[in-house]
Amino acid sequence: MSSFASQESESNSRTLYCRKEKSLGLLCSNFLALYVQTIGLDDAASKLGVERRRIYDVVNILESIGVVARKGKNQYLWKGFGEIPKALEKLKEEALKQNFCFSDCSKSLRVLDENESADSSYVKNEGQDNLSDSSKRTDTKREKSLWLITQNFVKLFLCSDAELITLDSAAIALLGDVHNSTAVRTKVRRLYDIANVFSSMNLIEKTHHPESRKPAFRWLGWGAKLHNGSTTALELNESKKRTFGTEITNQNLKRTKANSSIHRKLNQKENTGMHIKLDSVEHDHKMQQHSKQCSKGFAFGPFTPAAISSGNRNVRPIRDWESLASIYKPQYLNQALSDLFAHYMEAWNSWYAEVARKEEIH
DNA sequence: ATCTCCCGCCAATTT
DNA sequence: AAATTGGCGGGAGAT
Repeated sequence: MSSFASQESESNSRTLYCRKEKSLGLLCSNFLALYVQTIGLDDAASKLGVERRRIYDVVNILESIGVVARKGKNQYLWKGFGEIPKALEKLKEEALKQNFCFSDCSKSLRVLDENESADSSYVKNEGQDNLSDSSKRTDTKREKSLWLITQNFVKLFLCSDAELITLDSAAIALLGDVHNSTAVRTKVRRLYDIANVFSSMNLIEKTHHPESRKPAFRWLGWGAKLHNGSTTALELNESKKRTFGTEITNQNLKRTKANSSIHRKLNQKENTGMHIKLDSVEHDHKMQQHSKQCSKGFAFGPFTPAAISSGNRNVRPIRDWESLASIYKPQYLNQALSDLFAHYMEAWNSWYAEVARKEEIH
């Protein structure tokens, strides 16, 4: 990438470069590209106040969608949401190449199996398949489960005709064996994990089956534009529980039954130094009510930016977070929300806008 | 009771 | 051996 030939041979080599390449701006860009996007696992863990283990979960899922990439021990690279479309395309191709089918999932959890040749081939890797030389040390990853499950989960949506998928059906589909309750249960746990991060990115949305009361997910995809292609809204969804961005620094707040959500919030407020209005608790309340109203679709809740408050029915929440973060300064309806938004933004920023700092000696 | 899914033990992999 | 990674499933909160 960088050739410092000129350094060695003093200044007699200036015929090689043009002024433009010396631009500080360019230097800066490269510098940033080189370091700014580095995500340190420990750093992220401490900043977010979670166990390191959890970071692995998030990162693995994001990696399967191309949003981040493993850079090396303890560090990942932030590739950006822009990678998603490409990743999805690739996944779709793969899915089609394999006959990745999936037929609905109403009540009759059919997995479309009919002993076709390649069906459960990707579920379990087959150790000694080293035909000739195939893949040497490339990425014959050790059955990256979460990573694999995530991709397969996406493939289900991409190749399914059914627009609503149940985690149970997905689990069964991704599993070869349908009658292993424990296996399915574990798989479902993982799918819940994945579904949660996907939901936070609005890649999918949770709903319910028409009659089946059963919870199911709908694929939203990436890149939905609003009227006349202007990207706007960024809804800070998640009404009630587990609101993304609200629990930053939830250090040592183990799951205990003696913790009401209120206490949790107060607690957080204390050991984060960030201000979460006390009345945000009340907002949660309102949000819940509001959510109830919004029949099935997405519940914007009071977070709906003024810009689209009068939006029409099928306006999909947009998520161009990156640009929104720096360009769009939503004008929320009240102070409290603005504060929360700020908090949210900071939380998000700490995720990738972390400049290379104290780093492992090498 | 059923649905969610957090937590962290500890095995597999890397360093 | 020590440090990283990350399966896995118990069981605590939500509904």
